[in-house]
Amino acid sequence: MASNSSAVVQRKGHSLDPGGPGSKLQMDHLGTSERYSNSSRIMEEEDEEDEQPLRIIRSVRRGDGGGGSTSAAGSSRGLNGSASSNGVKGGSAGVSGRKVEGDAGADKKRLLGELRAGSNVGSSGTPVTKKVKVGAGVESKKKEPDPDEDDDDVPLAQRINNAKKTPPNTSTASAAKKIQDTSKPEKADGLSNHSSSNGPASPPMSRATTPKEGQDKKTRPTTGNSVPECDDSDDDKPLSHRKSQVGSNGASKESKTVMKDAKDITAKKRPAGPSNPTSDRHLEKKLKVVPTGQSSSKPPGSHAPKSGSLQSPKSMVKKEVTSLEKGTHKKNHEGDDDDDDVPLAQRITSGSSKPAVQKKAAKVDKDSDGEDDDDVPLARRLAASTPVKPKAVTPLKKPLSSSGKSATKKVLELRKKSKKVTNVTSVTKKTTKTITPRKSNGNQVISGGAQKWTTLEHNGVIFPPAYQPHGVKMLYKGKPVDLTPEQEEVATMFAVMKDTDYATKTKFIENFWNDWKPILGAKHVIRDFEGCDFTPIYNWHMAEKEKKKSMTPEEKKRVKEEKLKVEEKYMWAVVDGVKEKVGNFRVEPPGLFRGRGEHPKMGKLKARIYPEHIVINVGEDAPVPECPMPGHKWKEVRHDNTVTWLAFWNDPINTKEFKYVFLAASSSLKGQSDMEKYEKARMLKDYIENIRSTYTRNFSSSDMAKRQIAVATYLIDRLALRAGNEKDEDEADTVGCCSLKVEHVTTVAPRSLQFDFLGKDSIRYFNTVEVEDQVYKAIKDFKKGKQNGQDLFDKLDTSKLNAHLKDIMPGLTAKVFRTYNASITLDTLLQDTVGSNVIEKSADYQRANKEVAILCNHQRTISKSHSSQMEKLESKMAEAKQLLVDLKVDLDRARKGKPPLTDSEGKKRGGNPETLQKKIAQTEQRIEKMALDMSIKDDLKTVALGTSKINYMDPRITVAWCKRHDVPIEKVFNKSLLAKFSWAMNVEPEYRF
DNA sequence: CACTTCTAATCCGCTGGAGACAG
DNA sequence: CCTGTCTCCAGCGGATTAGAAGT
Repeated sequence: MASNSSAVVQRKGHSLDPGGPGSKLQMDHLGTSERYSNSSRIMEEEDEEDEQPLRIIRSVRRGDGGGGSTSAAGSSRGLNGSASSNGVKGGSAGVSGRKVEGDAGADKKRLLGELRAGSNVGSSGTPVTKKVKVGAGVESKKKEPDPDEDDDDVPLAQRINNAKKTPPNTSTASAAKKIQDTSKPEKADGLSNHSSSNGPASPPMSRATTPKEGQDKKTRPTTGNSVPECDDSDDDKPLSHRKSQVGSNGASKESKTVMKDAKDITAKKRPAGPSNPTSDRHLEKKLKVVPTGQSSSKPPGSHAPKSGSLQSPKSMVKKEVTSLEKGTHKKNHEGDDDDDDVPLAQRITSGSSKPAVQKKAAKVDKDSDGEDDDDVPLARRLAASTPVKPKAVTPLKKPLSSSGKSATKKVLELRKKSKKVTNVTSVTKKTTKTITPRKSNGNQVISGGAQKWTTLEHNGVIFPPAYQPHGVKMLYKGKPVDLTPEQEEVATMFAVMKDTDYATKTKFIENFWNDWKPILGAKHVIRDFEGCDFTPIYNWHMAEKEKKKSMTPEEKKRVKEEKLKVEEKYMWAVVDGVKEKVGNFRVEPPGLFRGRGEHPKMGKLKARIYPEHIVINVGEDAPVPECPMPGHKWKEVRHDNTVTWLAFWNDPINTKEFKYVFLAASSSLKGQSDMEKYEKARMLKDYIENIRSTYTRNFSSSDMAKRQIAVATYLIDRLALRAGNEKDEDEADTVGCCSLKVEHVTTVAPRSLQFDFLGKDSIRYFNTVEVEDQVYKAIKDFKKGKQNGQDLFDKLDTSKLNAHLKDIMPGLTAKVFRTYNASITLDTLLQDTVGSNVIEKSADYQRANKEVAILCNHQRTISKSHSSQMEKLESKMAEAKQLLVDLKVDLDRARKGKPPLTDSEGKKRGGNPETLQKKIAQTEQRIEKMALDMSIKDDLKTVALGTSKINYMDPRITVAWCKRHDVPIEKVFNKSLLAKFSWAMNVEPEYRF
């Protein structure tokens, strides 16, 4: 039993290291209890009552089916190869810029979102790069047959910038420029109105153009208006291109302008756009303006479930807990997962549910001033503005923090009590980390501390099953070969990957052969790789797969249940008395290493891991997990409560690295660090102006190191680049800001920079951005006298950069800028929500989410079936439209008493006017929905929204937005996200990042 | 070292079309 | 014969997992 409260960890004030374990911020303002609602709930009673106070709204959708059981076959990837992946990720080429500007008339169609709108259709062609993922592993694949893929090459990054881009007005030369800042829409108004229906239907936005994707060209049977097309131009391009490129062809600009209303939208939004890091300023303005109704400063606790009422402690506890944890609560019991029927959304929404009306207020403001700023280069603006710290900005926070505390304490206490209730072991809840208040002046006290938990119990890890020889003989020079099980196992690993790109890569084959050869032994019949034919094994594998697939549902279910039964005990850990889900409790199965991109180690044998390789971390008083493999034992058992891992082993591929077993994302330990991450990013808000003015000042510093830091910081801030650590020879050749090489950045007169490099995971970052003159000049200087292959920032590395950043703000590192810019962008863009119903609002959200994804360069490959799917939709749309026309004719005739016409198949149509009218309405609705679906689909074909949602956008922004707009949270967060972000569910509707 | 971030692969429920059948 | 309803099933896409790659 232990220490209850003590569990709390304190952290010292040291600086936080970003990644570092110890770093934690304090979360002052969070509303207390709410914080950790997550995970764990011990099972005990989960009363359904939890319903908590709030729930009101209707629940939404179907029950997420959710697979409660997580398990799933974990087939080792190694074995199932399948999938042909294609490499191409990016979108098509074309350049487009997003056009800004809006015509007044625009309706709010924004549905489609600015994205589409923004995109310019007309842009003229542009560079087309082909594989997006260049170096990536994929690359070699010859182009996929699939048409879609090929084209899109334009990187995400580009698109981003466009957002800002050129002003409508400027026709001229500006066009030539690429990107940025310049533009701003003039008219704000157009936008604001929204028609009721909006969006969806309005396909009007015609996308005039033809689809860019090369292949697509397939006939699009139907109508022209399918919304989707227009954007294509943009969309096809790699994200990065989208925004920035605007100007690439001057002509296009203008034309674009004309395009759809979307522009307006864009315009509006634009200011906030990802590309403008400065958006926060707007924010500030807005904040001031704000709110009608609810005062922003509600005490944190206010939303909390009415625990206030007096009740027996126990009951109180329960309530608090439940309401907070709600979603997850029940989960603990395995079975329960599914049950959380209570939609979080309800709870959430209910709390606040006020119509969102207010939103717009701010808008105007924004448009007018905000926009202006945009034209001004960021730096300049900054410079102009006072260098002073903007603390004022965050009015909301402060109040919260103070009040929040006490509440928090309460909660904590409650929790402790609750613990007792549950008899789960002793322990206390860890929840209690202490929270230090943030000082009002912006200096925050950073709490830190090493202790992460007080008690920790778990069952260790589960190992993949031993290899089962199949006995299928591969061929060597046409003849069947006998292999020992060990040899066969490795051969099978390779055989199974036949239809992946890896199978054709020289490096992969070479590494595989080098690792397999010794297993075969010097005297083996197989002397070389060339004579090997793995087809028989491959066929066997495919047959097995087929067999598995064709099992009856009952069999599948049985298998699944059996697996679950075996794994169940490994799925949970008890941390400070609370049952928490474990993240990956399965040891990675042996296989061939699948490095991304042109990884030098791809194809190497990833050996099987045994207990002797594994170090277990468990509470001192807890039982040591039993070693599941008879006759083996753990390498070591530790009791280190300063770390959160439950186990780790050395990565067999990169022996210097480790693989860890952590708690799941929904655990409170993770939730807490997640929150701290966002709090740190929010803290940056108070320093950002100062930082910007500082680096702007140093653009022309005579000290080269200083200059490089200034420029690098600028790039990280503006473009959300990653830090760019140094990498070893045996790692993929990818870069980030600090590791950019001379050839990765090209200066484009008069003052633009073109970035083209492979970033994390070998995802291409291709973007052209207009920068301040000083930056442009500085980059030229940095390149001077250097050859390709040399570091652009030779006086800089990530540790120097981060050290510098830490001097400015405690705990600040390069990656914080990504979180900050992503969240502030989302927050700002969401202020422009104009949708009139849930569907439209969700579309608005997606649009904002998309901007963030573009900013972060989160790409995804266009699905192979994308174009055919779009065609199908289009033809359906055409059919529906024709039907509409026919129905109207019929209605007309019916009213005049004329007999109905016959349809194309000779059948009589018709009916009475009422029926017809009803059908017409239905059809119209269907068309609207289709148009919206199509546009969204097309819009998102190259953008992955998930990553930013999971890692970069403060969930409280989303939750608050849902509350303000009465959108059920389930519309934007799936079950996993709801669990992961349970700590954010109780924010007040007025929360601003 | 420890932990976060990311894309690809895989899983799995939902949607909607086809066919059978009833009214 | 026509229309509506229900079941079955394939395909689509969102949800999850895996595990690589960053910080």
